Amino acid sequence: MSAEPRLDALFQALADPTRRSLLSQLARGPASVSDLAQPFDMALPSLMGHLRKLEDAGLIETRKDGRVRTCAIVPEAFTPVRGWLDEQRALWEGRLDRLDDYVTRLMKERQNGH
Amino acid sequence: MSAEPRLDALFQALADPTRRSLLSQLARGPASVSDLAQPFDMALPSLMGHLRKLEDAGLIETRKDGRVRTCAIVPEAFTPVRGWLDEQRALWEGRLDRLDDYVTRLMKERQNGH
DNA sequence: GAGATAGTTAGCCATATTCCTAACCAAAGG
DNA sequence: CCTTTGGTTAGGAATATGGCTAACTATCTC
Repeated sequence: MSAEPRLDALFQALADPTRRSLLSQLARGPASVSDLAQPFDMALPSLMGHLRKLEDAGLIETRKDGRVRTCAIVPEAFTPVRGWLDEQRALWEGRLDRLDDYVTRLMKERQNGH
Repeated sequence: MSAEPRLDALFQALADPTRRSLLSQLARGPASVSDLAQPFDMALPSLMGHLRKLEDAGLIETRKDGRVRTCAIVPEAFTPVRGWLDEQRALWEGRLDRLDDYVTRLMKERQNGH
């Protein structure tokens, strides 16, 4: 199964400042929808929409207790994002390593050529 | 200056599979627009649009030589993305550390209470 | 200079996204 | 049982996004 759809959802969830703020709040600990809404000048259904998008991406999970819905971050859900970034870093660093190897060999050949 | 607009642009640039594929190609080394376009079944202006978005976000830079535009990745441009992820990890790990401290103190108090 | 190649610009279309208000539902408190 | 509180659903508006085609421009090759 390709990771692409998951990465789509993850990066798309992170592509909005409101959702990143929500995640930062939840990184400090679980919170109710009302608690999360307080710092924002936004209608509740709009904020609920953002939470829904984070949940659909798997970055948070929510639980209803009575009339209160509590949200919590899912730390391991960030792993594919970090993984993709690490892959890119490995790719360009590998390119630098190959260049370094090449230059090192070239220098030795020049020394041996004398 | 807030990092938010930069993070918006960065995450939005990464939120599309075509653009992530382009970045993976460029992580292997610079490439011309034509080279980059080959793996995609997409009209050239559409692909150019994606490259423009990556450039606007600062993730790539491009240079025109004659009729060929060459693109190259900008590795350091990913730093704010990693930084934000590290911040979130520090937040929830800090919460775990505080919990751990709390539990450790609670255990000691119980021992001393006897 | 004509033809080919690489890329650019403009305009359009369909879909997605973000936000709103209004109305409603479920659960708690008095 | 009524009121309050916390959240949910529905529908709409404005904007953004991702793709297309057509036409064009700039550069290279012969």
